Amino acid sequence: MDASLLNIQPTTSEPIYRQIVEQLRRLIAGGQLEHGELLPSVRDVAGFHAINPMTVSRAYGIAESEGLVERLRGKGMAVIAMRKAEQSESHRLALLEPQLQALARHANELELPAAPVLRRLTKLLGE
Amino acid sequence: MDASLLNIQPTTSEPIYRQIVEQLRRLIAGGQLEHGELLPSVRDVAGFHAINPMTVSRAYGIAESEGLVERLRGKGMAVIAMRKAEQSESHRLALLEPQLQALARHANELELPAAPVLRRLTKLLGE
DNA sequence: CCATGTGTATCAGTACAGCAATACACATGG
DNA sequence: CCATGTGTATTGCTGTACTGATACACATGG
Repeated sequence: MDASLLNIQPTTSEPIYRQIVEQLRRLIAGGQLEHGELLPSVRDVAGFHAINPMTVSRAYGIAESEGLVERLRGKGMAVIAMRKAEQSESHRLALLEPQLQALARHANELELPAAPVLRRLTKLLGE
Repeated sequence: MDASLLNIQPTTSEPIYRQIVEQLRRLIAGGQLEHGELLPSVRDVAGFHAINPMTVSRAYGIAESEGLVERLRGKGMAVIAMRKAEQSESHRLALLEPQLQALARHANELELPAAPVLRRLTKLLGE
């Protein structure tokens, strides 16, 4: 995996380390990071995105505590194989549930009908 | 408007005052708060949700600076009429754009096909 | 063995949300 | 006029979160 694959937005209020963890969770659940694959080193990621290595290390530590990756001393962080149940489509969809609910609530507050929202999302998903 | 209409989640990392501002923005854009309508007093909101009046005042101040409401001294905060362009469906949809883009990106990272995402959102929007 | 690569423990600085208490300015209504 | 209702400025304090600089432990490979 390359450090450039991580999408970091320093401007957001969302803390950097959490952005990394959540992105790793999705990339692993989606199978884009496979069993045994090494994550880019904390210094690589930090250098590429101009952030502090400790911030990346913090993210990696959380990912390890969640059982997403394991620490190979002297080599780096390796992706752990997921159980099949956690790769199912329904399980991956469940990871989006909070966002979907927030979106629905906001659309409701905006008095927006479902059609245009779905139309816009369809287009974005198709890219 | 009643203080109970505001949906506050103290657990989230999203600061309370910003939750209030964003909710007001949507409720006004959606027409659920009409021109001239008075917002609940800071003490009402603070009492109902067990938060500090100054936190609510801060949110109201930002809403005023954004031109959403105006201050009627001695009476409270009144909703300002929106320009028609800002009530259009496309304008309201634009307020959801960041969320929609984030959702599409996450679905992509999860390698989720469009269909189940749209199906789930359709159900949530229908409630 | 040692240079180089991992990750990380430690400590400190910065920022800010939130709370609390107080005092104030203004308008309304009895 | 004054009690009561608005919102707000001010000040201080506390807790917490995020980030960063430094130094360290460990494994690998020449």
